[in-house]
Amino acid sequence: MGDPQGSGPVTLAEVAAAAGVSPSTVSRILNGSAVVSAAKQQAVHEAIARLGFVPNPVARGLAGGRTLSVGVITQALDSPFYGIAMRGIEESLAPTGYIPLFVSGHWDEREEMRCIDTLRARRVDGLIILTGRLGDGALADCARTMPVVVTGRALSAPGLFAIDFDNFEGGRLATEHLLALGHRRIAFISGDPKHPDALERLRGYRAALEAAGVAYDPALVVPGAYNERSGLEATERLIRSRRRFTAIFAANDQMAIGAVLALHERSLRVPQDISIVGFDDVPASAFAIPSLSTIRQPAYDHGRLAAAAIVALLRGQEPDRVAPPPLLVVRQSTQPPKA
Amino acid sequence: MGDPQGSGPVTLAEVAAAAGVSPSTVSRILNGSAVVSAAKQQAVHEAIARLGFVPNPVARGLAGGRTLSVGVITQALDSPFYGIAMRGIEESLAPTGYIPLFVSGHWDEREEMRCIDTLRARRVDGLIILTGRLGDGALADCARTMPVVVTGRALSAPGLFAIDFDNFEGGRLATEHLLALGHRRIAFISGDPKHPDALERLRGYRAALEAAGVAYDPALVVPGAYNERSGLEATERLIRSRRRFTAIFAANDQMAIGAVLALHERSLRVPQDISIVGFDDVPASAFAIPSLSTIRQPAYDHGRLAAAAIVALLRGQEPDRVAPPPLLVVRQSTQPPKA
DNA sequence: TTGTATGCGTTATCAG
DNA sequence: CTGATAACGCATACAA
Repeated sequence: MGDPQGSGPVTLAEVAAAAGVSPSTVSRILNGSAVVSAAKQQAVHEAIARLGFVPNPVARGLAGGRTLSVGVITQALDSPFYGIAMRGIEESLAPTGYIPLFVSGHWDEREEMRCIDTLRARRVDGLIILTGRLGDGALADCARTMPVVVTGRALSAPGLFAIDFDNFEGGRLATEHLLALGHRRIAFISGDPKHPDALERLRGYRAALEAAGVAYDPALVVPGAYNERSGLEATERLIRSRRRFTAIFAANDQMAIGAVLALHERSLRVPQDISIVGFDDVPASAFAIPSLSTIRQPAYDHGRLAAAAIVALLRGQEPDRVAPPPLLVVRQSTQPPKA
Repeated sequence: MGDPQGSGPVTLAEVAAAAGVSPSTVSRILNGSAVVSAAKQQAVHEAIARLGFVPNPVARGLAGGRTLSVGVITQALDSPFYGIAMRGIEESLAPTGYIPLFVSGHWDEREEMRCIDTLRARRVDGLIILTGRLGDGALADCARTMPVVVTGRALSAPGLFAIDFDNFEGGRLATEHLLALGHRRIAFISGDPKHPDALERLRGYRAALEAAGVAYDPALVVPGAYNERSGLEATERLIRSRRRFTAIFAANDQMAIGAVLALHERSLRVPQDISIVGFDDVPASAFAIPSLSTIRQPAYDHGRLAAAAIVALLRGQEPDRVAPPPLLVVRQSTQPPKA
């Protein structure tokens, strides 16, 4: 732990001196950038261990042009969903020697741009963007500078790798579940309508309705902002509109939780009076009362995959092209409508 | 946005050349490290703007020994509580030019030590440790290398600044609230008993009981792990023990939520049959059913204060010594016990 | 007030 | 296979 002496960090040059070799040789051993005689390897490794040498990433960054860091743009540092993805990224990156730099874009295109500038200035070697707001063009542009991995959209460009999640299918599954239970008047609390995610889920919702021969009623679709309060308010608007509905599909779990509360305050019970399906399957959803039926989006896996992909790109390899499918999780917040 | 040309990053030397001054002059202007004539200032600023120059933090770090980054050790990247603190840190750090490096210690002393080593290797200028597991000695040790700010404990050492939260008082307030409602048999779901936080809250619990003349019953105290599942399991243990209790004080909101679910599964209603108080006041607690009475711990402010403190230390100033007090938030999960 | 020279710790390019 | 030597981009004594 730390250096035994308080004499400050040991340098590569000191290791070289102690091992009786040149700095270049130490560097070569560290990076495996050339073959070195076994004897010197031995000597150098001993010196490293003895002196407790740790390479200075800052100097490495300057000299080698690589900082061994990857920027991660998340949308919120305090989101239950992105938080899990961040955990996946950190854990998956750790053994590779890369370190993540987390910054948050707050679902805002301009802020996201600023984040990229900040990270680029910090000379990150690559970029992971979790469900970004940036246009495909800007992303492709960015990918010309450094490898980029984006989640939540399908996209292909040089140096760019997309880990898509089938939001359309997720939206379809959720709605289909409610339809199968017998619901016909199904409200949809959407995310920010400017976001591809939200639009895809809406598309899935409409596709399922259409497939079931249920007419689409725009009055049953209300926007939200992906947090509890907006779900609550959206539901209140829905109720005040006097439009009849027997089920709600919320574009994420947090809004679904808000919806449950709004109904509760009007003495409407879930699922006896109104059924609710969420989206994401954040941990809290399993502990809600009633536990929330939802579409599982494996955030942790997304994180792991994104990290693996950026490392692959950084190493000049081709990332695995895998996409975890959306999965319907049926819990207690859904049941057939009252007769 | 980015550089106009694809010609790669502009260097300070290029700015100097363009402005017709020496590199040192540009550096001086950038850092305000000396007085420069107005004319040259003008010229340099123009050149900077025209060329879109952005200083390279990596080179700066090497040359100046400062990386303008501060390491932040959080316990989990996906915690609703720490997430908010992280947000406070990021937002408060942004205008100062410092960037946070978030890593997670997973409530483990050895991992925390590794985090510190990683961050030290990255040459962060300072360190913020959110509710760390490390002993006071190790912290003081660490603070001899660089400025350190810790939250959640009282501690004083050179280069070390502690932002304490009165967990004792919080625990006392929560218990007192239940006592005031008439509860006498109050269970306590503790956090990891090895952690100071948990111990302090327990102490507060016991102090309140004592003050009210209620005997302390160790059988009513069960450990948890600060997540929903552990709260659920702890409550099940409590129920299986056949020990009578009319209220539960959980050492954090997530465990409280788990407790509510455990009771629900046994058809015990909150608050009619059992009252529950949590701790932290995470956003979800206001949207739970029933909404959770809890002790508010202003995580966002903690983050802001920690960031402000580390910046102050970094500037050689004395941080403000302020501690947001614990606050009882009464919602719907508590009421007098049944007769 | 300003410029020159040097160094930060490593990698990369050369010779040998 | 190995060792000098030159960058990397900036900050900072030092000199002027």
